[in-house]
Amino acid sequence: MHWIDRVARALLKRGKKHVIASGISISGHIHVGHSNDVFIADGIRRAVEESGGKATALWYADDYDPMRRIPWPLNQGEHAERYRKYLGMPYIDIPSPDPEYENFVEYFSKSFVDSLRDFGVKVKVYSGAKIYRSGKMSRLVKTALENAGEIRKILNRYRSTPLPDDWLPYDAICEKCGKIATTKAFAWDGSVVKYRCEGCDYAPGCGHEGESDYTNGEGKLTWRVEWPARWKLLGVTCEPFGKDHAVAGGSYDTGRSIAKRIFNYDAPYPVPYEWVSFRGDRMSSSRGVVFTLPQWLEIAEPELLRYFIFRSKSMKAKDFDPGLPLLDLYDEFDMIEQVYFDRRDVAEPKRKKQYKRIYELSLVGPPPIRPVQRLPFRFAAVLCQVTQDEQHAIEIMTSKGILAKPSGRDIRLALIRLRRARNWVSKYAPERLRFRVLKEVPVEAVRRLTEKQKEGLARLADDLSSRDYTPVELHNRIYEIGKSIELKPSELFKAVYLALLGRESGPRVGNFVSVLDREFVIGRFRDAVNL
RNA sequence: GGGCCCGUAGCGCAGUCUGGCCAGCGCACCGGCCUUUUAAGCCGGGUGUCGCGGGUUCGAAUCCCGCCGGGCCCGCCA
Repeated sequence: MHWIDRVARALLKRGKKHVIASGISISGHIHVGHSNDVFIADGIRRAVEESGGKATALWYADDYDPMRRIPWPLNQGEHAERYRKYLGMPYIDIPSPDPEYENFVEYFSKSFVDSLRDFGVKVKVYSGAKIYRSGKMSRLVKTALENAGEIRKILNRYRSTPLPDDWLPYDAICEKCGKIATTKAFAWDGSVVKYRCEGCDYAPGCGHEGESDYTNGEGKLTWRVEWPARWKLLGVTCEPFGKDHAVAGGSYDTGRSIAKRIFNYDAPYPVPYEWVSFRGDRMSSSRGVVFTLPQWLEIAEPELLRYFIFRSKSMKAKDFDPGLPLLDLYDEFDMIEQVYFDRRDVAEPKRKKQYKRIYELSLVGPPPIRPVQRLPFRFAAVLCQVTQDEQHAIEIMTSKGILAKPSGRDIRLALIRLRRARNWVSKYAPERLRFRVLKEVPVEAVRRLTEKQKEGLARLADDLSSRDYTPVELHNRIYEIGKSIELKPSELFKAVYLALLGRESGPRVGNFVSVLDREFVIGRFRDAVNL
């Protein structure tokens, strides 16, 4: 059974209706590592619904948290200086570097939130700032303040230095300097919390002493208390979260105790997950080691990211590399798709079931009724470099048997892939996979051809003008010609590449040459010979 | 100091919850396809002390204990 279904089953044992929460701090660009969170939440939502339960998934922007570090790219150049003064302020109150966006939060989160739909993720979006400012959190804040002593005890169980006696689980926003990280609450009365703006290790305080009305969202609960309060507020029954929270004595542990003892609420079913690294490096929005959802869509189908997340267990570390390893991801996805449609067999029935389930979870929409035919991405990466013309590409795909009697949908999917392949080649493909069919004879390169190589090209040109060749036949011709004129096939391969690309290697000759215009190739070979 | 994950074929991994057709997948590799395959060839092939040592069991990659190696997270910010 897939782990998502196991979670769903555990949830359904507890009840029929579920709220699965996800969310993150808006500490910079939201990357595919963060998206793990929402994707898992949404996957569970789907699984619960499929098993007859009711479920909603939500995504909560922690946009009322303070900015602790200036994120990339604002930590570069002139921005860095300009943004320093916002350190310690709630993200929501920080301006956008780009006037196109309303503020910092929108600047960093809009494209992410907007992309979710493309990935088939259906979540209700919440903003922490809005919730606090609407007053919805007031009752819970009050409960927390009333029970500050009890909460302190719970937290102290895991602390080496106990919290001070006058500690309150509240972070006020300084009415004078606007910072939230710098204040220390020391008393409360009615609807206000008294604070002093003392500063913190990354932001200076202004020394102001004031009162913060928590019923208007002039401050927020401190994280370890806010989390359980939020569970209660939104009725959260399940939540995936990064392994940092999952640590013993971490915020989930304390959150569970606080939820139970203070808010009289059972903590949500936890689903801890591992991080996603990027080319072996930890993704980090502050350092700019990011790969975002829109970037993903430039080079790969949304299903592929879902597949990437759901193919292995949540606590399994994943590494994403948009270079060569992306090709394997494509191939694997195409493989399980064929398994899904029983067009490919898998030895173990158990595994086959697993593949089918992973495939379903990877889909953005309902499963297609008819089997899907895919243009292999590796081939798309060659094809897109041979022709820019989509009609021509379709002709090649159909006439060369790459797609057998494709449906309209197959063609549409192939064209989308072709466009993505084009982006991939230009942005992420290693140099050796890139080529350009030269419009003119590459004189320099062709001068290096030996007489034998020229003879080979001449023969090849004659053959091509005499009849049609399939890619395989063409490939075989290289060997046959080589043999008949005592030229090593590899030399003839090189000659072909030199004449067309001006270099010594390229895509498989049979496929490559057969997708090119025949007259063009013949002419090119003859020109090369006669040079 | 605490917590988690990983260790299965050359590489990347699934399988571990619920012990028994679980020794498997992809790529790579090897052999053959006319002593021909550079980047969609075709067919065939598993190349393995399931990290190590104990234990439980009729039976262990799977459960328990210990150890070794690699990685990550938390240490009071979230």
